Amino acid sequence: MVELTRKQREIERRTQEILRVAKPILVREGFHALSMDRVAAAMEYAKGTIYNHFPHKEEIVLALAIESMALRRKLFHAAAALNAPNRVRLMAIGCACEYYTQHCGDDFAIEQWIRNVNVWDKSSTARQDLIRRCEGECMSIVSSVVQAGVASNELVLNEALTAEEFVFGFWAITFGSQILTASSPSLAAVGILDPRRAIRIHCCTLLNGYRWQPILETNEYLNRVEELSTSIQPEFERVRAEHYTS
Amino acid sequence: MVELTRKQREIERRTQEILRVAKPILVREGFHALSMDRVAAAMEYAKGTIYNHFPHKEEIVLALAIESMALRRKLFHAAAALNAPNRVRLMAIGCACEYYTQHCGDDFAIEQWIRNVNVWDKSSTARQDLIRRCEGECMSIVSSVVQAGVASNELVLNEALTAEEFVFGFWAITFGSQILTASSPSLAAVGILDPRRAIRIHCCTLLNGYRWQPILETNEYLNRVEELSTSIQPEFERVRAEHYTS
DNA sequence: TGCAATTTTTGACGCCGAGTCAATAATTGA
DNA sequence: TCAATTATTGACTCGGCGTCAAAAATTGCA
Repeated sequence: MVELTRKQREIERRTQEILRVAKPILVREGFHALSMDRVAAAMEYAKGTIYNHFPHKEEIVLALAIESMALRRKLFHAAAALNAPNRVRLMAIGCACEYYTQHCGDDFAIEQWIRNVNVWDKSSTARQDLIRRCEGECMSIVSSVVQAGVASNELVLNEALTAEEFVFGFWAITFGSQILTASSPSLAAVGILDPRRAIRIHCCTLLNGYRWQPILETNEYLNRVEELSTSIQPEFERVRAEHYTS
Repeated sequence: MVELTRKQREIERRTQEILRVAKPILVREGFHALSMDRVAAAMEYAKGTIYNHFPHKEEIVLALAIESMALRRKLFHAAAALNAPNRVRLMAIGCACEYYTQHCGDDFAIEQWIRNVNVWDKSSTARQDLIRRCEGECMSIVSSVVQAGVASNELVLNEALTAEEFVFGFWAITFGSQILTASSPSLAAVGILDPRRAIRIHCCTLLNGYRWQPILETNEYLNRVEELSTSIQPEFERVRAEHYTS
């Protein structure tokens, strides 16, 4: 298993090459523009050869999404590793989300494609499982921060909510705002000029609502997040650079 | 303008017929399954005739979305019309969202298609404007409830947030959770068995966090929402039935 | 090295759907 | 009644998906 023949390594290299070629097409021109013919032409191989690597383009999309989600997981991991109070670590994960959508926009866009039923249903269970695993790992990074908060009595989670359900709220509000920001036809027209700031305020209020210590007043929180975001960014850059050179 | 010739009425009727035929195909089999040939065959017309009504299938999707969003707007309107404290009216709008996703699932699914860049960019500005308008109207229904809350001193919105930005938080968390519930591969696996309940709790905590009076304790809130949801459902049913018979 | 067996690559092919458009049919109105 | 206008038709081109038999390359064995 560890030892691969020269041929196998070559095939593996070419699989990566296919993904490298497919990614910008998918991201910049959409799913319909990503055709096997086009990938084949760009790589100067026959179409049949591409089909030897992936049974259809949906599988390429899943393969790309797996890479993208791995990057997200690494960013979450880096954020959670911060040596800081648990509430600040959760804020850092929020910063990771913001960083991911803003600076890894291609990956964020790719992640959304797997929510398309046609793409999902057509894909192999092997890759579906990898996706589920990766999503589960992201969740467990965040929920372990919440559990640490509970363990240290900064946060009291009564019987109403598990740590995962607690995380789900932040997941929903962050994810929802990012999708709406990216795709809502009328956000600006309707007076929401700085959605990121609005969501930061909502997250702060929600954390305060759960009385996660230390309670922070809105402006104080905004300043702290801004500082945190700036200070942790180099680490995110490092993680991202390392991810892309592997 | 008001007087239509027999011919014009006939054409209008057929446009509706196309939408009626296209809707279940789009919802149940996806965008790729919705082909002009198939719609034409189902209606026993030639393909060219369908193209006289819609320049491409993306435009059909937008036309469907406009109808779906009109239904949403009517539900929001009905919820906001409730004779109750403002915070309860906001909860009723939340119930309308839940009702819409659960009982008008086809319409909810259709709304999501317009977030696809390819669909959106290909469509006519006329229909894009209608969509934007409808989204704006939904927003203004909700934000006027918030403004009523502010006006009656139940809610204090400091300079940090406009009513629209306040609404955006609830929009994001509701929308985000509904999309995640519908499309996340691992929600159940990760321990989120009742996402709706979790989001209700989060919304309650967020409202409490903003100190919108009357403050409600979680279980009290859950009971109230449940009652409210049950009591307002007949009204929603009425609105929905009336929408579908026009 | 030579050669047969195996694996990989190739691209032509069949099929399907988008969108066009010239020919045909239906309608209008004078 | 009939010429002008408008609507309908479906054959056609184009391009993408996925297949598969033939060709090429590689492997392993004598």
